[in-house]
Amino acid sequence: MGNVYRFVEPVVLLLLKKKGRSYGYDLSSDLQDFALTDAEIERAALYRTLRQLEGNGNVRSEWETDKAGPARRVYRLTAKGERHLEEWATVLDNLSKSMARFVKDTRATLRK
Amino acid sequence: MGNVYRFVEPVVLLLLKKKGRSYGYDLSSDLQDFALTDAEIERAALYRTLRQLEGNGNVRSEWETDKAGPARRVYRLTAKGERHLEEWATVLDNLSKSMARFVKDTRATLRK
DNA sequence: TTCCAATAGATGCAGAAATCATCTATTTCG
DNA sequence: CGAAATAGATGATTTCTGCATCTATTGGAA
Repeated sequence: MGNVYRFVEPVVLLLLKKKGRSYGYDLSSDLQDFALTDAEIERAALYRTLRQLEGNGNVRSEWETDKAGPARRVYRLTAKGERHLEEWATVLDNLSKSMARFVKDTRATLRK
Repeated sequence: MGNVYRFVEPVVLLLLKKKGRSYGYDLSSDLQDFALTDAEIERAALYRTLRQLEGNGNVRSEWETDKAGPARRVYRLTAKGERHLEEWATVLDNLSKSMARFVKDTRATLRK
């Protein structure tokens, strides 16, 4: 089960919406709490997802150098990214319902 | 979005449980009706999934040559396959619920 | 002051998986 | 006869994943 299956993208979008602005290393701590599966999300996958989201215009980033420690690439959602999150909500709502139906059907079938 | 994401495996397992016995070409017609997403499931993916399920001992197959038309590789569930379907039901039940929570959270967050 | 751990971002690469086209063969039907 | 439907399958290219590894900055322990 890969990263698509782990739904890294929508979780990152939601976290950014909640936090307003954040950066990879910070996101990686909260990621697991909001994840849709308990499979671990690697940091490598997170960084790649963030750059990919930026490539699609769903987030924007800038370097933050005024804080202590190594420089941080700070991201925030764009308007497009917010719409993208809404779309994800629709997709996942449908998927959730269709899975629930599948489970019900499966259990009924197995009981017979 | 690949075949894992399309959840081809559990759908095939359920169909075989419902039908008792079936073969690739026959399954491919019903597959779309039971699929968890409306992304098309290719026949190539179906055949590969079936052989893979057989490799894992979840289904067994034999050639059926007495019917009209080209020979058919007819599959049925093994006991292991039935347990595997139960496991899938558990996984998808959890996933469905965690998606529902995610959607609720997302919509509440977006509304603010 | 030296060195380790934590923070922060990222890439390289082998192997796995997905996509898309293509192939073979059998049978039915106009 | 030849086209279409049935049936199963593979080859090749691209993409994705998993794991290891790399660079750099800073705080704090020894």
